[in-house]
Amino acid sequence: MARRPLTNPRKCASQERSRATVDALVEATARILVSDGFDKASTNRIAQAAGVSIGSLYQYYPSKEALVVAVIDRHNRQLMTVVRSALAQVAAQPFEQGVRALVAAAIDAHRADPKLHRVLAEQIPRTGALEGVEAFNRESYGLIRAYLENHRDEVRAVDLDLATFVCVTSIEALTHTAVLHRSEILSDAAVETLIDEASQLVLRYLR
Amino acid sequence: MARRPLTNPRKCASQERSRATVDALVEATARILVSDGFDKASTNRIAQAAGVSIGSLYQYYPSKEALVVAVIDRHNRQLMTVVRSALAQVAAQPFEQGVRALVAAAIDAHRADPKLHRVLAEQIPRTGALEGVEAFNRESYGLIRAYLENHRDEVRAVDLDLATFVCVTSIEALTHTAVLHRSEILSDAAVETLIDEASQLVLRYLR
DNA sequence: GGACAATACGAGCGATCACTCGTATTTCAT
DNA sequence: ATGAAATACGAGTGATCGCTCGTATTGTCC
Repeated sequence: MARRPLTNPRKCASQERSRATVDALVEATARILVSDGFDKASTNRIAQAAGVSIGSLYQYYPSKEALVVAVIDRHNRQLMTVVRSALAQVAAQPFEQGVRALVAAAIDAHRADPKLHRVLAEQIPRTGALEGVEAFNRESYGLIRAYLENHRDEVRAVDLDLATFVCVTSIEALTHTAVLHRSEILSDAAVETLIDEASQLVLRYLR
Repeated sequence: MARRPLTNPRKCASQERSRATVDALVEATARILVSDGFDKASTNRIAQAAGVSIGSLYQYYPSKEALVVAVIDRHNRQLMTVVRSALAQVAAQPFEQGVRALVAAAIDAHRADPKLHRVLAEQIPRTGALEGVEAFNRESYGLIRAYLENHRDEVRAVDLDLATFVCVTSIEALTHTAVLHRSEILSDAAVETLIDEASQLVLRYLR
């Protein structure tokens, strides 16, 4: 009676060869998701794209969903690295300059792999098993909230939770939408303007 | 060599009986989309939920996609009605009051059927056939831009296209995210605060 | 070089999918 | 009342899906 479609990898690869197989699978999953979308990303096709047999795929991942979770985890880890390093670089800067740098970092993070970002954001079914995403959201949300708290004196009196929600959601949506539906905005010239406007949005709101 | 999955209805229902069938199909499609999601919404299941045979379904809609498009069209028509009437009511009001009313209308529109809104926004594959959605976006975007243009004198010097993009995207994201992931914000008491903050975000940005 | 574990393989199973088509029933103009 | 058009029906088709399992190959240790 065990629930079938677990989302954890099935076994850890101990030899070099199998680690390469696992990497190829995750890599191929990301590639297929980008080129064909979630629905068309069958396990058979993923295995084929990875140059791996369908049997080997199921040795390491118990379900299609588990593979997608692996891709999401990898992607989120990369994003968190960007967020963390941006916050570290910005900690000592004045508020206005810092916010601008954070906005720029958010846009850059989206530009890294926009197509993958799009699929993960738009096409992955929202099953209960995607707790990793929630954890990611909570973590970055917490980091931004802490940043605002450090600059409490430069911010007007507002509920910090609500303000964090407003800022994070707005900036995320602006960068997201710009990258996905307004690629003309992201020419190296125009992107500066977008950063200006998004920074203004947040700064004017906060003080 | 004709392309198969057209998205237009197949024939128009001329008798009362068949009009009821078509209505039942669209209605059932929406219901199944909400309860089971896009992937699990098979045509067989939709037909069953509508109390209609699978054969009759294909008499009126040539594909699953066509049914989904019908649901989207209906939903968008309802939303446009809300947007239009809100803009009409607001035309004569002062800018600050008007913006607040528009923000409130946006939140209300999302609250009407949040689950359907979520499925349409998150789970429907972005095929080229969904031009109706693009048209809807362009239309509401144009209406808001015109509203801002009418209040040109109360807005600081900015590129109006860019400003419209920033405002529409931010408010849409705030209402969308609040409805889908932060339902606690939408208690009748807290929703006033959200409207306040969202209005402030836009107003402070614009002037 | 032999033995045993780790890894890789892929044909094939049962389920489900979108969709067709031949047939039965209802509506309506006459 | 009648016949043709409109409507409704649902078993069945071929394709694809996620996934299993028995077998072949490779790596490791003695």
